[in-house]
Amino acid sequence: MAVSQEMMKGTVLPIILKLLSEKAMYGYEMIQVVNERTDGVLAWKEGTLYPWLHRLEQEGLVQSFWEESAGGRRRKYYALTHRGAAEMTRQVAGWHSLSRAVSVVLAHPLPT
Amino acid sequence: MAVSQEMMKGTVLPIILKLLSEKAMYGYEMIQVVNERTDGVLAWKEGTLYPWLHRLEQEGLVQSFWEESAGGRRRKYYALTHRGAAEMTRQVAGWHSLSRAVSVVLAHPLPT
DNA sequence: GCCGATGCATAAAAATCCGAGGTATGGAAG
DNA sequence: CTTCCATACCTCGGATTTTTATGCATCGGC
Repeated sequence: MAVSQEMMKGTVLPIILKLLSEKAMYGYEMIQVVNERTDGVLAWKEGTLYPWLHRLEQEGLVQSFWEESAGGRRRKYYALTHRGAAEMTRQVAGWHSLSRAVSVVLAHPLPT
Repeated sequence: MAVSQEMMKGTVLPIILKLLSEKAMYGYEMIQVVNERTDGVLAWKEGTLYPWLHRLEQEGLVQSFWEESAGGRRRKYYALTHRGAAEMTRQVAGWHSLSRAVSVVLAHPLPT
């Protein structure tokens, strides 16, 4: 199995890791960024993202810390750990592999 | 939501429809074809494919018919219906949309 | 003072996948 | 002729995921 089931099921994991590799972010922010960058094609729900973040933290791929925003709201930032960075590389490579594979199948010419 | 949840979760549906748009195929054959075309990146299990085919037939997107192979084995062929062909177009477009969106996010340059 | 946006979180319900198992035939190997 | 592998179909149950819905709290604008 070149591509894990995780990879198959969603694009969530590689994207979370990629975003956090750019800079530390908080959950709400990630949802907005994804929405903006993909013009709404990917519209994450909170109920999807937060459980992922908690799991990733438990697995040691990300670390969290609280911070106070200018307005006074509490924000829980997440940052990649060393292991998380390594996993990010694997996941992104996995996505490209899957993407290529699917594209090949879908682009296959019709007979005659 | 530009992309259905179905689309997010897997690449199975667009691929099934695309394959059947090329020609009528039977389940076992589809598994082999996908495996070959993707060099094993996508390795479908029977437990995944057959339930999908049954569901698609129930929904009227595909039609099945039995045929005897030269060797004498029974094969259940599946073919796209008119509605299935329309859905195929939508699904393939959806995949491209998702693929592009994810690629944009994953390719985003790091800050300075 | 109230409402919408921000911001975190979880619980219940629905959906999905995979592993494992079951049936049956034909052909090759022994 | 018997055994085993590849072909070919199918389904069940557990494990995992996602969504829907909801709850709580704060801030800023009207």
